[in-house]
Amino acid sequence: MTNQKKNYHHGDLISSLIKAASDILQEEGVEGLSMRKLADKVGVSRTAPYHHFKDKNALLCAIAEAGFKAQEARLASLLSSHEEAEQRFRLYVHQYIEFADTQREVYDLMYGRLIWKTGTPTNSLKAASKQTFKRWLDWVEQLQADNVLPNNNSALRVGQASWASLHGLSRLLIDGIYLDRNDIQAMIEQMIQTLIKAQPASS
Amino acid sequence: MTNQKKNYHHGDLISSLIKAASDILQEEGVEGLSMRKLADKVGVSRTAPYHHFKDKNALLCAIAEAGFKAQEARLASLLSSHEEAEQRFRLYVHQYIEFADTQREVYDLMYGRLIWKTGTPTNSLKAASKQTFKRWLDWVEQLQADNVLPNNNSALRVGQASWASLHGLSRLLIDGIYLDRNDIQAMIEQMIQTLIKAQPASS
DNA sequence: TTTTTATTTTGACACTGTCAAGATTAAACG
DNA sequence: CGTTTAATCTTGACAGTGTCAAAATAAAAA
Repeated sequence: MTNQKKNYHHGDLISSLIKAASDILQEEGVEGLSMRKLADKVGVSRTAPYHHFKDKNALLCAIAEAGFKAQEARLASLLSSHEEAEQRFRLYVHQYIEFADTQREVYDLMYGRLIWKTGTPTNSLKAASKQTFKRWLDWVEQLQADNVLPNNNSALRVGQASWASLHGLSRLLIDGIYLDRNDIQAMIEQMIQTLIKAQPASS
Repeated sequence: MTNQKKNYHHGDLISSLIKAASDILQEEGVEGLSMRKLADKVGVSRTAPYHHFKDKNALLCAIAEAGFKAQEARLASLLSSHEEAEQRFRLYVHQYIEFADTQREVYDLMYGRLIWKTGTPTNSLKAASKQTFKRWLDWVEQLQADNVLPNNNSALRVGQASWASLHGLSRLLIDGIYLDRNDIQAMIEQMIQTLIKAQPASS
């Protein structure tokens, strides 16, 4: 019950809810995001949100979906830059981890257990995630052609495996297992080395 | 309130709790594990467990700790086998994913947000995880010497990055993002290819 | 102006973690 | 053996959660 006009009809609750939820998410994490607290913050009664979102799961799915859109947009923006192929990939890796790091709670929703296992991903969310992944695969194909990523397997497999690696690093960050900033940067570099095809000469 | 003798003193609640909790965990996931349900299952009142575990977090930490011990034992067992270095590493990767897959809920506790970020890892848990990681690093050093893992960086960096990759794959499995069994096996193979130093000839 | 529809609210229920105070039993001591 | 002490367990209570059903309110359509 903050500073909201007290019209019985709120206007556009639906987007106000997503915005407020995103705020709480960033500040307190999913644990701090309850439907009641959210409703209160928007200045509406406990159950009002349920007329716009089937349940909490649906709300979270909507936020996650927006995350996929954002991630995809970031990739598109990078792909339209005039960088060399390998350099572009390096930038992407850093960008991916940075996204996961700064938007940790959103990232957690996007790829986390809460929605995908405990909850039920919306059809709309599934579609968004699928598309984002497809965009990634398309690029992987290019990267293979440009000899940046290995050709020893299909774009699908290479894309899956390398994405899994990025995901693993992201999770360590998000879940608070690795907190040392310097370590993370160095880990990213090492991972890039492993992922790209041309390894520097050794022994 | 199942089939338990109704002694006022339970005998060894502490281990009964861990066992029962592990069972619930495997069958219903963390979401299905409540302190009250647990107490009921063991045949004891709601708050009895609180005299043996400070809170739910402490209970979960104990389970996670046992998981690290198990994981470490598995590694030790593998290291005492008479396999060639590279083959041993391949086996380990498969074993790692299999562990995560069959003990998903325990794995999730071991490396998941619930304890490490939302909750507070016990000192004892921190020690166990640290030791398990150290054992891994020691082996990585060997693997580098045996030319299985790359020498382009310290054992710590190589160990961190490759472990992060395994972790990423595990999470995709656990969180239910990738459900296709066949894909997973192929992804593992691809990841191994990427991780080990000697890549098969290509192009 | 009346009817229909879209929104929002209040009440209620079952469930959660956990604290404080009391009850019960086993172990230690004389 | 009896009594004190310590360990263990229970009941009561509180604040918080997601969400359903029914009633209230306001806007849009007729």
